[in-house]
Amino acid sequence: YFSEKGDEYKIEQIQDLEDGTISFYNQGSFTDLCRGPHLQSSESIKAIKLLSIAGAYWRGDEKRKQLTRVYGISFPKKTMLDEYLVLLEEAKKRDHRKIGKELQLFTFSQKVGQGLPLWLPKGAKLRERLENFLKKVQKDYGYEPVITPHIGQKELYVTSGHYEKYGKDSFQPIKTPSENEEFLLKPMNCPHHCEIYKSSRKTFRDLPVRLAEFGTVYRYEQSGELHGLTRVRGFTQDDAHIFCRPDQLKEEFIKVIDIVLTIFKALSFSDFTTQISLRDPEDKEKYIGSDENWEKSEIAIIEACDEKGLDTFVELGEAAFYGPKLDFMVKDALGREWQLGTIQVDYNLPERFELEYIGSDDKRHRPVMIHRAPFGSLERFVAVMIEHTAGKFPLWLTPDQVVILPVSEKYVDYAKKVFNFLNNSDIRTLIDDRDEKVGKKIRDNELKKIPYLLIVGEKEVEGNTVSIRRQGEGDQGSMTLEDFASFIHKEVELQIQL
RNA sequence: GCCGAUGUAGCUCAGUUGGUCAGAGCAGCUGAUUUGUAAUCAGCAGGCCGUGGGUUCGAAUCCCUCCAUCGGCUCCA
Repeated sequence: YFSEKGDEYKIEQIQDLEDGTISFYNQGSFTDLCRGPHLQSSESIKAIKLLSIAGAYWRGDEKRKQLTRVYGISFPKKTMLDEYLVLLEEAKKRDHRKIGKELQLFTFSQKVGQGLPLWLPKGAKLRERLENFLKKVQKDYGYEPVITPHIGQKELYVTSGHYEKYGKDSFQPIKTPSENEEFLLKPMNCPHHCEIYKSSRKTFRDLPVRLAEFGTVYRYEQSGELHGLTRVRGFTQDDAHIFCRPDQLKEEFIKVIDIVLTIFKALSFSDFTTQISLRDPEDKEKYIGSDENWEKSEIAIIEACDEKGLDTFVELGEAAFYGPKLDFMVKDALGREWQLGTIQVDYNLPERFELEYIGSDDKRHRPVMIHRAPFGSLERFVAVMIEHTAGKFPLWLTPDQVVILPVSEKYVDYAKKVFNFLNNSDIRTLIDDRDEKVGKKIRDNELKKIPYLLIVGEKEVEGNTVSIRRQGEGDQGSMTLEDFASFIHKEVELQIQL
């Protein structure tokens, strides 16, 4: 049938079918090779809209021909289609690239290069607050901060195995002029941390060693893959490596899950999925390390997730080349999935770097390594955070917490007094003293997503109060200055309470 | 990297088949106004139409190169 039709693609599919049963489905005059089912009838297809077209490799293989895929959607009613299109428009408004520009958080420059984000002052401070928050959590969990350089000798990555796996496809080595040494921009922090581990002798009593660093790394991502802040060529991981005894592995893994969940909770991230990424059993050559170690680490992850009662799903073939991992996945405004937090068990690097500790038996043993990054990268985390909150960050994190709007020029002096008081109380405050009507100032500052707008005029001056307007929620009545300050402090405390 | 699309003032966008096509709104600046919970009025200023070539008497407009962005694919240590 398909030969007569001249449909070479269907023929190829049929040739690869193994089960021996081939079914056809009909829809009017349209006959298709399909496992089924098709629609019962086409009557529910009433409102149709073609959304986009895109290239797609035949059978997902980039070495094969690329076909044009047409994307469209249909609904049984026109009104439903219209609603959907409105929803789509709304989702686009939450795009972190748009909001990031509007709120002056970050930018890109053609001259600096693609995929290399530039953090603007407001974005940098927001990021700093996230870092400090995590540093505090990690301190409580026994992590020790370390700092490592942005480059490392090529040999470092030959030892780690990364050079063999990614060397030719990655940024090329930097060569020193006279000694002809070769350095690579670091694409990950683990090899550096392994060398820190090795810098002193460890005994079983020293473990676990938990080394943490906000490490900026550079990866040569394919140009077509770059996407706002979610996929970039230079980014900062909230990285840490835990070196522990095999008997500590599960406990340590569980503690890391706790950190991730703590952070997600503090940031009201409830909408995530957890994915266990295992090795593809059909294609073991893709991975390094012994079968025994792979099995041990895969079991450790699965057991840890069971013990924490995580609702996980397993993906075969999604593991890193050196070990299985547990990923926390979150969707962006348009429903695209991104990996945020990641926890990975690794038996390979300790072996390649010949890491050791002296056991209670006075013999040399090999530690196990856990790679973990609760945010994944600060870039991606901020991006997803923007899309989830539509730029309305929690009070403790948001760049500007309060803006004071004097009703007219006459009240600017009082506004300044309020400004000084709040700033001295560590509340990030602005004044909008432009020569505009209050309505205009309210509108502009609402659009800037500043959580609290304080309107001050004659009444407020008299009572030494401020009139409070909560972003998106309208007038909230008035309060004295002192009450307002402690009200803000309380809200912040509640939010970052662990 | 691949397929397709896009690139005009700080931002969002108009510019019909190449011929007063350098335009608007917002933002900015200046002035007037002194404002009470989502846009006061008027004036002014802003652009090598992404880059480099080409076609043409004439290019924002047509062709090619490169750069960047967007939607997918592939990839994601």
